[in-house]
Amino acid sequence: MDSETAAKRIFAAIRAIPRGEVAGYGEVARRAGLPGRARLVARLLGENEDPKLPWHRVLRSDGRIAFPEGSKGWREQSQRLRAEGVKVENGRVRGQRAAPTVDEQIWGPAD
DNA sequence: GTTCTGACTGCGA
DNA sequence: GTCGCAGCCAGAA
Repeated sequence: MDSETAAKRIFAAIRAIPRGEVAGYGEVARRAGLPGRARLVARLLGENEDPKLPWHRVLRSDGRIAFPEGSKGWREQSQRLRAEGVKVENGRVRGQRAAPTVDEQIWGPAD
């Protein structure tokens, strides 16, 4: 598929993340039909300007924010997550995880 | 064409 | 829990 379509799918997958929940880069990429393109997701988020896009719900596989602590994006993401009811401690997300085990739980059993 | 860099991931110590 | 290393893909120089 074209990179444009890939980006479109990725954005759709991110928008599909329910409020108060989080997902990992790898998860988003996989759900978008682009397994192994976690880095592409990160890149797109960096270029993205859509305020409607819940990019702050995208975390690393560790369940932590991808930014270094103290960064502007780091603060913004952690603050937004807390505003949605997600507990964030020192850059780590509590209560939820970006593990693939919850994929059907947040995405649904079927497409 | 090659080389670097990166909001990544998984595994082992 | 943390740290280091190798593998990985995509875009920019």
